[in-house]
Amino acid sequence: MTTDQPCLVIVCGPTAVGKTRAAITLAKELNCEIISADARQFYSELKIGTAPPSSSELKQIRHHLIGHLSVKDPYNIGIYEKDALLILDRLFRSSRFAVVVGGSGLYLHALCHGLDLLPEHDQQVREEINRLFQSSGVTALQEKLKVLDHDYYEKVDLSNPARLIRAIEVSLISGKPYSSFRKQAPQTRPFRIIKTGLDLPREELYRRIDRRVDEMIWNGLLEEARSMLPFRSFNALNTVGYKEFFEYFDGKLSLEEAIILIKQHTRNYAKRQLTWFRRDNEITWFHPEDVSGILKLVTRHS
RNA sequence: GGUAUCGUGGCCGAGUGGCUAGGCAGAGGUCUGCAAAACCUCGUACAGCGGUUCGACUCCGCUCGAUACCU
Repeated sequence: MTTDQPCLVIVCGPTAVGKTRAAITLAKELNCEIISADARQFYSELKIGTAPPSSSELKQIRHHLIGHLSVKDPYNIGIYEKDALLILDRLFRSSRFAVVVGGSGLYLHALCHGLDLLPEHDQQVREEINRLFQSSGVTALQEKLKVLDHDYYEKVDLSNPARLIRAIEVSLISGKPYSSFRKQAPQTRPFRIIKTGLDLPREELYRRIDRRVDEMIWNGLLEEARSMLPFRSFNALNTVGYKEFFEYFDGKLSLEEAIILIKQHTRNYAKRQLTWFRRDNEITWFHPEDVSGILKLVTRHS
């Protein structure tokens, strides 16, 4: 199968599986650059706890959308979609290939298939709904949604405040039910997409996670977290490896407990990532060392 | 050796003579602008052996184990 369209190679998988290394090897072979799809590596202050590529790795291959934000910056998936597409457009002018690597499933989805167009986020509306939730709980959200968007009310997970708040927010801002925006029609992109996923036996993955957390501690994660203390209320810091240390600083956890929890929460996260990726049957799975396998797949399809 | 207390699912932990606490871990799942987020589902375990009882995880005895104190 040949085509004159450029080709985007996705490398996804759970945290700590070895995506960064595989992506760099792959990009070298394809002689192309890398875009990150990792919603926490965007933040320049989070250098240790989010395991971004090292400075020597960054020198080997040009990376995009890593450390391009401050934890104080507002950002969301809609902006990410635009940012990434813009960069891709530029990259494809000089290369037939680009690699996107990351573990944020929703972000990869946005990049590959697009999100429905939704009204602009409005901080005031959001805060108003948050206040309602705080004062009157989920039931209040449920009732509000029932009125604003009965269709969505019927199928949404009613015990998940995050979903309810989002739906109410969109409905309120636009004056139309949230579900009326949800076309869920995949966009066509001006490039071909090859999705690959990396995985390891669960035990081995969990061992790698434990080991990597220990390395982060050696490398000064505790101090990095301490320096983020003034920003703990920002969403970017609602992140494994930081929130546990915040509790340690608060005296709610011992250092040992915090470290154990960071490991546990990272494992929980990896499992959720796998749940997300598993249902995407466009993904071809590889061992993290098997970059040549990925290359074969790419040459066969491009 | 003696005395006392205790022994609940991988871990923590409540409890009652009959009505399967709960939390964590683990597994599976949901997912459209906070996503390393948020949320859902899943475990009949009471140390062992006897006895009392219509019925014991809960009462009694013994055995084993743990802990504390005494000698």
